[in-house]
Amino acid sequence: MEENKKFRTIEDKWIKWWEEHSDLYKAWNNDEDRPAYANAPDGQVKKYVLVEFPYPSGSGLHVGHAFSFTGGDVYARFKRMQGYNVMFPMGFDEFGLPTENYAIKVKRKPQEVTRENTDIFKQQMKKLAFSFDWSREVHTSDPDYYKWTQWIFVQLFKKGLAYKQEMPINWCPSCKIGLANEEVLNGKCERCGAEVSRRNISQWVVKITDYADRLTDGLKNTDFIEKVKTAQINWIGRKDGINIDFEVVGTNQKLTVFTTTPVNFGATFLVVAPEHLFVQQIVEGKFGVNQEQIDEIKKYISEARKKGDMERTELNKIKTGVFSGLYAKNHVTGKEIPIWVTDFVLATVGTGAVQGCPGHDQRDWDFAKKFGIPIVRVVGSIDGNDKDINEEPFIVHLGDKGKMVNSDFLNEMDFTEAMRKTMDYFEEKGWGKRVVSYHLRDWIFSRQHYWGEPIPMIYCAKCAKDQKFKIQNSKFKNKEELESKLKNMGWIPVPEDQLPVVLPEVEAYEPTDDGLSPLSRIDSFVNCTCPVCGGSAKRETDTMPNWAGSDWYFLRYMDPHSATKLVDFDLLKKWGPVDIYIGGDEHNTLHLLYSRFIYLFLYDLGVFPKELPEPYYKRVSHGVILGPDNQRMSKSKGNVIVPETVADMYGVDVVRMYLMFMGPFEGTMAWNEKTLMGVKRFLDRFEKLFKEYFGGISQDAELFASDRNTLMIIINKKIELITKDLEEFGYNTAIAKLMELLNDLEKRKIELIRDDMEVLVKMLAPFAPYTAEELWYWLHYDVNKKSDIVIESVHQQSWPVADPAYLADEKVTVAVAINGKLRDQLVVDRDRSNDEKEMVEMAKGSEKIKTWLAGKQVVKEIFVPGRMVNIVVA
RNA sequence: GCCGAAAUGGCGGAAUUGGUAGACGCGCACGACUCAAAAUCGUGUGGCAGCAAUGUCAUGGGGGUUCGAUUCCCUCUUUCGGCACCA
Repeated sequence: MEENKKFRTIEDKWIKWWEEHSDLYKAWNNDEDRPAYANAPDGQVKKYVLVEFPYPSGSGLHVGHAFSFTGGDVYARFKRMQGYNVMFPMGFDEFGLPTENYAIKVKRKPQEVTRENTDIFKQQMKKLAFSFDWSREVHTSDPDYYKWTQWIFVQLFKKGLAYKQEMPINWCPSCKIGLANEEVLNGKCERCGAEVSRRNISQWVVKITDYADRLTDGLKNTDFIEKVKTAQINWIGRKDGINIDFEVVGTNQKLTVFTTTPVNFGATFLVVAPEHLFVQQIVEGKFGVNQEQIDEIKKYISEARKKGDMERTELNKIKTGVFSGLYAKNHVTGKEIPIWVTDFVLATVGTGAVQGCPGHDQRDWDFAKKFGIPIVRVVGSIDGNDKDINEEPFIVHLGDKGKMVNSDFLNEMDFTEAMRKTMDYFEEKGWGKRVVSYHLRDWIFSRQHYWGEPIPMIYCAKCAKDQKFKIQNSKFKNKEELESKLKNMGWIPVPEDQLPVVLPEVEAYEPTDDGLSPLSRIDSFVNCTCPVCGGSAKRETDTMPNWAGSDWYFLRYMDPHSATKLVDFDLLKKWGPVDIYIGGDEHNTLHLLYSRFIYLFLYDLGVFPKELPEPYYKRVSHGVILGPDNQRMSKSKGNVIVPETVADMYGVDVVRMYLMFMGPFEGTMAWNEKTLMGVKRFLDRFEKLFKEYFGGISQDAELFASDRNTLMIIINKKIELITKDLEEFGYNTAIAKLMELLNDLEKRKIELIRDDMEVLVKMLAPFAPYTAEELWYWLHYDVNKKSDIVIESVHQQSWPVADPAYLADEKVTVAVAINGKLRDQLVVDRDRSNDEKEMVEMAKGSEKIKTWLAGKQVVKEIFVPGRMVNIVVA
């Protein structure tokens, strides 16, 4: 133990001193009080710095947390010193599977392990000197918090954005839980890796698709980096296309297909997903397809159903299918084209049916080849130099260049233009209708698990009957409205004054493989009275997904204790939007999208100020820290670095500073103990300079008045650069410059005066708060007054501002190049370096340059003021 | 396959409205201190040639624009991340 402590000197001493003497320390580490310097006085410009809150796992704070939190902390401290009114809050994302699974593993209640883990996290965070404002702490599993998570759901229901639907869901047989599409990776469960199967369960679904366009357009109001915006846009995946109705020959039936590229002169077949209603009807014998054919279709359907998602995607190159026995009429060619059933068409995309244009789509081409369906070219390349369409398809996407052929009135037309024309034509003829389709699906909001927010809904059978009667006697604008009313029949939201619906504490909460939520076994929870008719009713027993609580936590930080509002309007105006949101790449798509959706929805309700259309202004994604072996850290690989352990060994400041120094904040970097030692050396040298300063090196500024100017230039330039780096999260370069400054000042240590030392400490403070505080104390401690004085913290000081008078050098180096290659350098006064004539002349006069010019013809002279002269010779 | 990011010394990485490539740190070598080691301090450190001055090559490969390209354009290769039979 002692051995491990050998590197710690300053911190132990300082923490001890601080504990004993400083009110500030007590304030900083006491939950009851707001940190003494957490917020600047009102009236200052606000800065809301947010880091993604962790779910409190059993293994404590890991390096990834330490990394992103330090990044946020450095920024928050920097901004505070600059005089901003900074809000830098922290909370815990407690509901969800990881915690539940952990609790099951250790055979204890999730409530208990959550509380314990949270305490550990908090203690570790304090140790690492993260200056969170603990007065704003939130916990998603706290009823006072999830009351509002439930309230949001009730609003969604009231606005018709939540509906109950029986739908096939991804079912993980190992976790015994329904998964959202987003939680399925390559057909496997995101958490446990087991193969996902399908199940039909009645679930709450949230209509996020209604907001698809708003979610896309709203990105304009943000300063997210391109990568994040693109990820969101791709996920939403807006596609403008057309639904075309095909007449099924010999029936009254129409089959509707969706396409973005109606190359209909080349459509030689139609394909339908096996799950399609049309296929169901064929099998039921509606269209008079002969029994033999029906049997084959049945066989195909059952085979397709047996395949897991995994298999269906893995074998994605091999096309399978079965002829339906029916034909459709191609509007433009008049030909009868066969309708096939195949599982490469997804029931959930578009209309679940597609027209096959084998000449210009790889899948259609593969399919046509395999089943001997004709392939027709309708688009050719501009130069007309095309291969046989039976040898390879000519794949085109909207926007591509191409020329229409074999297409009657479209011939010779540009491909993209022709597609637009075709849509017009089809609409005119009444054959189709333009529609928008999205990659984004509605959000399955039900989880059949215990550890989550209960969905605050009640089912009343009696009310359902009444509603049915009403619905049957009402008129609706459209079919959809009627359908959604029917779906939600009998479902009544828990009245707002009865929220929250508290999650009961129980002994047995393990999920079961009957697919029902564990809550359904608790009679006292399930049975209730109907808020409308007062009769006996039953509660919804599903809980919400783990996203639900984390979608809006940043709003609660602004008003964490309000019992009457989710967040106060004025406080929202004061703090919103989040200025900087630091988080992992893995949350750039889903968390950000869901969170923005909830915000936009509440915005539309009028809960939020008009001038705040988006919740997050800027997103910064932090990088990933790999183990020393360059692999992702994992217990099984044994390469896990525990920040707290390293901090015990080398000191908190060393860990913080090393994390920020190891590479760019957004990058992927491997842990390297050697580099960490370099940072430690830096902090030691920093301290040593102060010791020498106090240890009798001359402090008489008058003596060195002549050198003062040079020193000021050195210092002020660094202030300028370091400030700029911090502004842009360029922490690694900011620290590099701090190191440069120290190197420079070490050489000039006899010239240093107290002001210089103060500047130095202030710039160190955001990175190494303990060391900086100690050195600041050295600078201000008055021996005569002993230790009972309370010194203002370095963290309350104002950030140094560069004096422009010192930012420009008196002498500059002008590079001289011949044909762009550096050959000489001239050191001249700054003023003269801008004089083209003089500089060119001086360059030509240089001995070195003369030898390069000898016997050559000067063709051109290029002059960049203050920087370089380039002489072009032939 | 599609979308996105990237490729710079022995290593992590600097530098881009196009203007002295390799900051800072690690490692390494030599030296000082020491009986010795560690720690610390000093000096050097992209490759090649040279005692040196200096020259020359060099930012994944190839091509282009330019007086000048790590930076811009085209193309290829590789790596990482995300999505994927999305019509």
